[in-house]
Amino acid sequence: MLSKKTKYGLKALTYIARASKECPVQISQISKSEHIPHKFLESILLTLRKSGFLGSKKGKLGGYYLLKEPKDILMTDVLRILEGPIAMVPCVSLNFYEKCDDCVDEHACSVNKLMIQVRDSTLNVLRNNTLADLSSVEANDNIVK
Amino acid sequence: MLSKKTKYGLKALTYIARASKECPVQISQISKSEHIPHKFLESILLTLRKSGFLGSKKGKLGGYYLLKEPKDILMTDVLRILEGPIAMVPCVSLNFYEKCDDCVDEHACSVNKLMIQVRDSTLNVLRNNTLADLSSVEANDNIVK
DNA sequence: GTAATCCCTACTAATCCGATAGGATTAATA
DNA sequence: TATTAATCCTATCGGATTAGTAGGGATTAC
Repeated sequence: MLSKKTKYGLKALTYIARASKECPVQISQISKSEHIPHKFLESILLTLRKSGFLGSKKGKLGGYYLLKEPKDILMTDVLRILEGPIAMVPCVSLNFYEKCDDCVDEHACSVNKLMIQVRDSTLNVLRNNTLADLSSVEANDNIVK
Repeated sequence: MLSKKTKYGLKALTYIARASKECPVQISQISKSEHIPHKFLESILLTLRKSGFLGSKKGKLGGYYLLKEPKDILMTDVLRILEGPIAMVPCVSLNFYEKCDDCVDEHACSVNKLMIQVRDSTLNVLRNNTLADLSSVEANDNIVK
């Protein structure tokens, strides 16, 4: 399950990407428009800033803005920051690897075998989606039947 | 993240599939071999039985056995019972659909758009894996480099 | 009858998640 | 300079979920 944190974070990034580049976007603006609790969103944008996706401007007329072009913001990177590992089990995670305590031989494990496939197919999708893809409006039409 | 319940459940099913078909497999046998807490495994096998994957025999020399051929046990079905929805957000779930409370228009939602793709690629993997694939020993070799 | 096994319900400790509180800091502007 | 509006930061909290345990009941081979 995707956490609300990640979901809100993605929505916020999309919102910022769509907004004019002239002035920074405020938390309260996103919060109202996307129906995200203000304080919660605040903490999410803080992590996104600390991990280098967003820049911020303090004080009156302050807000957040993208530090990179939307097309250069990969979903793999965003998801790893907000949600953590993409793999469903630590023993197949590329960035957050951990050995199972119950497994003797990882390569003989049936769960491992299956979850490697799931991981790879998920990675394939996430690597081929950037913030630009998320924030483009028309691209959704070929999915809706 | 895959829950331990699901992980243990998959391992147990694999174990049973690999075991001889003559006599039922006991909880304690699986528990020892796979390093799964006995009582926890008991509750997992109970759900697998109640959902029609396993049959059981009570009393001495009792245990669990598969009700179908391994090749007819799809990972999609097992995962949905043990883990719940395969989709990462309820609003793109086929079997556990729920509307988001924060989304006004689902089809305009960037998260929705992305998660449909993730769901489909995951489903594609899970639909193409049966218990027979998990329990075959040699098939892993082409993955390990 | 006894031992081994599954069946069932309830409980618990720990962790995580979603959200909030409250103030500190910074900057525009009147 | 005072005011206002924004981000920054740390701490906290209740509820839900997870992982696992307890304890006894029912069933069956021997």
